[in-house]
Amino acid sequence: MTGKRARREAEGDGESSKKKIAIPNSAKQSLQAFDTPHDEYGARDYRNEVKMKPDHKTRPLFLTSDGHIFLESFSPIYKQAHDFLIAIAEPICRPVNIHEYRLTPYSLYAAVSVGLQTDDIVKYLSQLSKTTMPAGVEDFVRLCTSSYGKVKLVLKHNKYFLETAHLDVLQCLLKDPVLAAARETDVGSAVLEEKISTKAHVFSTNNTAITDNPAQPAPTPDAPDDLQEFLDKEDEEEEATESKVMSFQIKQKEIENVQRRCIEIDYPLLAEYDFKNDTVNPNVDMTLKPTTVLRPYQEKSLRKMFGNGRARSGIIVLPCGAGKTLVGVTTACTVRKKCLVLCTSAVAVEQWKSQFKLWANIDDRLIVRFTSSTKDKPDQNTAVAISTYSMVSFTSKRSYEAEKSMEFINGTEWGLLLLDEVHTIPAKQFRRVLTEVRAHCKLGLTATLVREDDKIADLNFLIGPKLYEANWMELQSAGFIARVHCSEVWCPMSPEFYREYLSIRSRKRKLLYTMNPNKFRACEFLIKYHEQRADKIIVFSDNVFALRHYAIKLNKPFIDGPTHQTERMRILQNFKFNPLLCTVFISKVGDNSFDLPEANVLIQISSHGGSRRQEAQRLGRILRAKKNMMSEEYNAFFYTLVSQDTQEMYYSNKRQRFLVNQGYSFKVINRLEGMDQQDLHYSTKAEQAELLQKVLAATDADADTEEVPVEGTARAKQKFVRKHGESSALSGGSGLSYMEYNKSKRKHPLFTKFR
DNA sequence: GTTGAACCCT
DNA sequence: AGGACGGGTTCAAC
Repeated sequence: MTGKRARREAEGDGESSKKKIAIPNSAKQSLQAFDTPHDEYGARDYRNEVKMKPDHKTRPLFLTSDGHIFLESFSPIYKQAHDFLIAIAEPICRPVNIHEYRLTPYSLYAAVSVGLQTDDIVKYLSQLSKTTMPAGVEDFVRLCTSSYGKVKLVLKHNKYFLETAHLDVLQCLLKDPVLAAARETDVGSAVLEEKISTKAHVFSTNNTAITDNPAQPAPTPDAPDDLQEFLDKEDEEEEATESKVMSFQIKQKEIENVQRRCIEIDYPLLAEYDFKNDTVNPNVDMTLKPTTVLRPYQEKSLRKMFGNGRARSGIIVLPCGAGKTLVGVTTACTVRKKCLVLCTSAVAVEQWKSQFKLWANIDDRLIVRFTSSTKDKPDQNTAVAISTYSMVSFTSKRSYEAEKSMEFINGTEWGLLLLDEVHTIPAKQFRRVLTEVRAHCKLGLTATLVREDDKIADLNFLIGPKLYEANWMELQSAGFIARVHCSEVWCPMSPEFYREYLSIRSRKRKLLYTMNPNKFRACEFLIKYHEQRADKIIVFSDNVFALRHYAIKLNKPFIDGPTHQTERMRILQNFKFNPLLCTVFISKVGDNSFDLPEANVLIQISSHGGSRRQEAQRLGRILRAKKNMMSEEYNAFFYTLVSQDTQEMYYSNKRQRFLVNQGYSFKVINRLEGMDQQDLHYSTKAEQAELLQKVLAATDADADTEEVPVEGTARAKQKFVRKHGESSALSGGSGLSYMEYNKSKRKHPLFTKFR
């Protein structure tokens, strides 16, 4: 069932990306030409398309003529087959037994970028397949890959050039109207020719960080000969060649258009940085500490990036808590050129700095930070600059200091641009940083390569192909991330709340299903249950009204947007070290803005619509390695509380799709055992009625916005009224306003220790 | 277009 | 000097 859901999803994604990019027409035909009849249920019958090989049992793949690939995860050569597939195809759904992948122009682009050759892809696919090659697949691979890798984007003396060794390709590029328009026509920008020699590199670093250890298990004895060839293959070195390259300069402003256009005309740009031979930009003094050890999957992802001795631009996808930052730091220490790190928040900036100091030998003074509050002074020796997307893409008037910082960032020729949470780059303002900042190569890091809009495919030309994507379930069974039990707790709406829910239109409904007293009780019960087990619990609520109400009623601290930095730190420190404080409530701020201390239980009471990214990000909060990692037992718990028969059910389903595709399963809990025996809030009709009134009062205040005469914009009016409505509603009920709660907290026994 | 919330500036 | 506050702007969901 989950598979079907996942499939629908994947096909949807595929379609939207098809619209965005031009698939080679001929390739499109080759996949569609084979129009197999479907049965009456719409299922497709592949039986007549291909023949099973006699020794199919030893081969792990099914290929279909529409580019889908199914991999048996119990195959003895699963591991090698998986490594191969992850390089050439897009993982779509990876539940327990059969994993589904799909060949797309992008995935093949990525395959070529990491050094795979067309013939090898075809050969290995055919060897691994249980059946003869379906028609179309080979053509598709050939058509998609033949032209790839022929054009490079290079940065020379802080200017961008398109470079190719093929005269026909050059002519094709120059003839293209978009590229012609993007060409720099100033003096000295004629087509340049020069001789270069491409030397083979066996990749190695000056310390232990990344070494090529294929570590292939012993071949399976009964594997057919041709399969043996696949198993024996080593990462092949590129042969030394000497060739003539031609290049022409393009305008900085047009860089995004150029990259997009090149993908459209099937010459995706290869952005590789030959940092070892770059003598123009001096090396900077930073190396990994000898004590820094990478996990196997981190090494694997780095080998994709540095496989041919150069740094390739692209994206590495690792689950939260799996050590993305270390991958970034290692990259910087391998390239050893000036490095710019961009992240989403000021807190992340601090984290990156401390991680650089943790993993690498680097002088403190070589790292500078640019945020609204901290602006370190850069100088000639600056090796690493860390800033936020909003800082760099800020459009309004900048402060003097910020102006200076930006001059530095835009004027520097960066060796490496590290993009944390790279899925945010397609946003209109954020992507602008790519046309302003000049870097030899770009590495994007993220845990969740999804967006609810259709802009995720843009990353292919904005940054580069996806170089590596980890399998969450594999990391889980290897003990690198926690084993999470995911459940969806269905809370029936109380009749009174449901009546209002049905009668009220629009967004007021959201508050009703979030404030559903049965949901509150479920939440309270779960908190009590896990506190008894001495678990650490984080409760997420996007709705700030609900957040505050739940937290105050249950006498727990909460953090939301207006909570000030010092206050946040104090609460989090308490949560981390004070055994008496086991539960915190956190709003959307927790999604990006800080590294939450270790927790192993997560309860969601309201969330941001159907955001798959948010769901995954939140799950990530409890993935960080903890005790009992190697045990088969669950050591982390993820609950989503859903009010039954409301919109929430739909959203919840939608949100889970990303995680389901990663192999997670969600257990539906209809009834929490032992909840009736507990002494919980809102057990009486009277209390529930009071709560309902409070909710209605709050929404009324929202609804009455227009009637309140306030100077300024409509926006300002709403803001004012909303605050007023909330605080009065809160103080009316619990006797505590937000401010009063803060004050009283000083006397609270939980808060005495770490003040 | 709308909404809630976060970040940068003063 | 540094934090508090409001204004302006942006983002990500619908």
